[in-house]
Order: sequence, then C-alpha cells, then structure tokens
Amino acid sequence: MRVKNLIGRRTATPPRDAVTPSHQILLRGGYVRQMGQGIFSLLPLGQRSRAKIEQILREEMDAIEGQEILMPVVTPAELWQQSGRYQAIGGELVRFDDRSGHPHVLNMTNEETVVDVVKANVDSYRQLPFMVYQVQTKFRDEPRSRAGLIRVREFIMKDGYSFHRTPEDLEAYYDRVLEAYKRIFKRCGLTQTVDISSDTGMMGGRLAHEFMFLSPHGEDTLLLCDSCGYRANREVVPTKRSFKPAQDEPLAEMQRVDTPGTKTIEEVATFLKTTADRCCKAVLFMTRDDKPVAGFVRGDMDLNQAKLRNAIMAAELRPMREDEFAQFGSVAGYFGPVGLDPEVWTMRFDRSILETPNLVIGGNEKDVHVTGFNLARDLEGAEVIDLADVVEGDPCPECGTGLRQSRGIEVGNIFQLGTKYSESMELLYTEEDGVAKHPTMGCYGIGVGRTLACVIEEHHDENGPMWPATVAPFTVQVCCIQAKKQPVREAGDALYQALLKAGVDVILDDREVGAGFMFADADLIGAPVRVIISPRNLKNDAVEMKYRVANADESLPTSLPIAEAAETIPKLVKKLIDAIEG
RNA sequence: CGGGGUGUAGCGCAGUCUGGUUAGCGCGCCUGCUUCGGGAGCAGGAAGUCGGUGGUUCGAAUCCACUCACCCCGACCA
Repeated sequence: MRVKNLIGRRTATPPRDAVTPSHQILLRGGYVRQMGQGIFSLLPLGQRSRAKIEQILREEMDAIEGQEILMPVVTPAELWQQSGRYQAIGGELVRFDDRSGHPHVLNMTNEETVVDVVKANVDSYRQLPFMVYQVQTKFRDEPRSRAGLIRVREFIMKDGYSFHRTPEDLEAYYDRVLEAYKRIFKRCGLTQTVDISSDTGMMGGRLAHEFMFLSPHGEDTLLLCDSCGYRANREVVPTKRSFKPAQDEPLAEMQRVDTPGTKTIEEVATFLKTTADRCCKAVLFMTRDDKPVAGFVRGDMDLNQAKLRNAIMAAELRPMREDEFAQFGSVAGYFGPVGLDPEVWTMRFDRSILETPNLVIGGNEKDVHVTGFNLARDLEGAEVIDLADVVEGDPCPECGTGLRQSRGIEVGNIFQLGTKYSESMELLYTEEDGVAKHPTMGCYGIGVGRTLACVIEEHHDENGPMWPATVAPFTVQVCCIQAKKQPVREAGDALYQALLKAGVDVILDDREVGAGFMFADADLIGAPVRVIISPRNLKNDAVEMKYRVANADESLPTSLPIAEAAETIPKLVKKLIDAIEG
C-alpha cells in the first residue's frame, strides 16, 4: 500500500464532537467513518487493525480447542421465545417481521442460535466437551452510544460457547478460557486489563468474570484490593463496613414532623438539623409488569440497582415516574416505608438501615417526615439485605483492607451459564448410562472494536496512535523525503518491494510533500517502525530508523546500511512483536 | 426516556439577533513555479440542495411552525 492511495482522510484538527482520545484519533487518522448513531464503517487502517486482533482471537481460541463456526445475524424470533429472552429483554433487542409477517430478531448474542446448532449435531456424551466460537456482527439498540467505538450499537464480537457433561468440567475449561483471555489482551498490547468478578445480568448463570481495561473513560466502576488482589465490579461487591453508631443511643419514639418544601435528603437533613447519614433514602422502581419496588439505603449512600434486581429476581427495573407515586399511596420526595401496603410493595432494606438508630423517613404525605424510625422495632418482617454501593476505602470483603476504586471499559467477559439455555431450549445428549441430560454451558465474549479503541486509549500521544506491533495496521512505514528526486524514489521503491516480499506489513509514502507534513501524517498511521530515505541518508548509503514509541528499546538501530535494510527490518519487526507477546 | 447543545464545501468555523447583490474564512483538494528533515511560500482554480418540509415576505442561511440527524450529561446497559 502506498500512502497516496490509502483511503481515509487524515486531518490536523479533530472533529469537535469527539471527546475521548481513541474517538478523536480514530476520526483524525481516518480509521472509521460514522454512518449513524453507534454505527461505523471501518476504513482500511481500522479494518487492518481489526483483522489483526481477530487473528489473535482465532489463534487463542483454536489453542484451547475452539472450533470456528459462523452463525447468522438474523434469527427467527421462535428461538428467542423458547429461551424466554424474547419477552425478557427490552428495546435493545431489535425485533422485526419479514415480508411474510414472521417475527425475527437481530442477534445481540447467540446462545439461542448456538443451542439450536448443537441440538442438530450433538447427541452423545462422547462428543463432549467442546467449544464453538465465531467472530460476527452483533446489534444492540443501545439507548445511548458514545465515545466512538467504545459504546456502539452495531459491533463485531468474538463469542464462544462451550458444552460440558458436568459443572466441574465447565469450571476446569472456564479457567483455561480465562488464561486464554489474558494472553489475548497481552498480545493486543493491553497491559491495563484486569479480570474481575461480575454480575451475571441478563445472561443468567452463576459465575462470571469481566475483563476490564482500566481507564478514566470507563463506564463501569471497579473495586480493587491492593492487599489480597480481590477485584470486582461494584455491582457485586458486598458491603462489609459497620453502620452502628460509635456509642449506643436510646431509641426515640416515632414522631410526625412538618418539613415543608424538603424533597431531597440534603434539604430534610438541613431542616431537621441532622445529617444525611441519619436519613433513610428510598429509591423506587417498577418491574417489567408494573409492580412497585422500593429499596432503602441510608441517606449518605447510593443504592445499587443490580443488587436490588438480583435480590428480588427481577429481570428488569425501571425508575418509577413521579406520576406513578400517587396510585401506590405515596408522594414523590416524601416516600417512607411505614404505612404502605406490603401486599402491593416489594420492599428491601439495606443493612445500614437496620444498624442505624433513630432515622428520618418520609411520611408518605406532602411536606411530612417521620423521625425516630428504628427498623427492627417499627416494621415487622422487613427484609434486610445488602443494597448499597461500596465506595473507595470500604473494607475488602476478602481481607478487610481498604478498597481502591477505578473505572474500567469492559472488553470481554466469560460466564458459567450452567443449564439455563440447555434446559429452556431442551438441548439433550445421552449419557454413558443411557440417560438424557442437559449439557452444562459456558459462554465467552470479546468486543473486537472496543478492544481496538482500548488499544488506542493505552497507546497514543498528541500526534496519534502508537500501535503495538502486534495489531498495527502497518508495522513499517517507508518515508521518501524529496521523493521527486529519482534516487530517493528508486531506493524507497526497492526497499518497499523487498519488504513486501518478506511478508512485512509495509506502507510506502512517496508523495512529493514536505518532510514535516509527511512525518505528522505518518504519526497518525502510527506504524511502530519508520524508515526514512532521503538524499542526506543516501549519501551515506544508509536509511534512518525511527520508532513511534519514543522510549523504544535502546538496542534498536537508529540507522542501517541500505544494503542490509531489507534483511534486517523484518527481524526488527519480529523482535517488537516478540517483546509484546513475551 | 429526561436535560443541554449543534446542523452552512471533506474537516474546523463566521454570517442568523437586526431578512436585501454572486453565502464567506482557515485547513484540505486541483494547476504552475519556488521550496524541501516536524503540518512551506506565491499565483491561479474547483468544490455548497445553508439538515429537511411547510409557511410569512417583493425577497429567507437569517423570521415562524413542524420535523430529522448527530454530540455531551444523566437514566439505561451481557
């Protein structure tokens, strides 16, 4: 490839809309073209890098006996109805009818499809265990896409599914996948990626890990223990701290108080001359079938929606609208647990409510609160669970050390699904003893485009990407300074052809442009190795070597005799790749 | 879904409040000359349904109504 023919406009100024570094660079470097909200075309540079990431994925999946298949993007709704997810999943699943009126979906994940494939092809324990995977387009109609390739609606994902005779066998294989994933992210140059325990969410199943690229631009909050190595998504970290006051307090009586115009915790606390940690915060939701749910945490804490959702086994919770409060006997801003119909409301209380005496609660009446609330005394049969967000400094659930908080971008995840799908979709095989059994399943995903974006997030400077050699669209760029001069052009062309022949991903810039322009442009292409051919260097029968990473290995040569360049450069590239892959 | 913002040439923007020749500027693009090691200079040139539809008006990028798209924050999210 020659730069002059490369499709993808590179610009000095980033589009104003892009905020995240990877988003800016993807646009500035002509890697992608946005077609709509969360929908992108990949241009040659982006596509080449994507292909390299996919190649790594394939190698690592094959190394753990994965078998690559390809499933369709469109699936008849029937399959999703069988698993129950057609009903359970909200608007992010795109549903549509074909011309004859049959409902279909755009796959957002492929458990249903893969179970159908396996059903038709597996019947004996002799065939287990196995794993199949694909690299295929997914569509999720996200309510809000953002940050370039980090959160999109249409994306390419590597998704794998394994089938086992026993949960123990799944667990053993799961560990192998976990190790494979670590190798994948290492080979892609993502050193800031950690595996953490996570919620199973809509996938179901019991054990799950997410692979998080640590970044301030991440959308998930992680808690890490520097002492014992515990790390988990905030959604699943249990609260271990005590909420009991330092000294025992006598329990006050419950008392109605007028609190005009105090809708927020802060307003109530100020009005009653107390603090937020002596107020009871109610967070209200509706289930999918419009049943009201209330979660209570102390006023100084945040309610963790995932914890509440899991505790009441709800598929989905949405915030209650203000106009819905009245029909369930309360008022927005003055909601309290006392006096509500327990037949109507599903209520759960955080341990902080149980342990903190004499709380302020809402009076379920405009401008009225109640003081002196003590859960154990005042509400019979209240269900106390862990509902609050853990925050930085809270004790580690494993060892008690203070936790550190970080943000992360989810680049991959793995689930132990168990028999959720093999049961709901009636997938059976015959065991050794002749009995039909549901196989135990695992599933394993990696977002390819998101991984690409994270590579840029980790490896860039103000001039553009600094690609790891393993996933660089081009590993070598040959720059011809003063390409108008025939010896320069000829030398550049000869080296380019020789490197191509040696199998190097090389791009040649023989445009008649100024050196400054050419170098700035090359920075946006981001090849790890740059070879400069110029009249000055030719005079010494040499080529000049530059590396996109400023502090690259000092053993790398800064110039080469031109006669040796074609032979030495492929070795340099291999050395750079080996350094990443270890 | 709520809040905020933006739509004018490939990219970045001015012009809109206060309607008035042919809609401008910078970058990029094309031609020529001179330059030539970190985004060169001069000269000439091409490129626009002013997001869309409807309306007001002698006249609309500009005023009015509706609408679409995208971005940011929140909600949401395997």
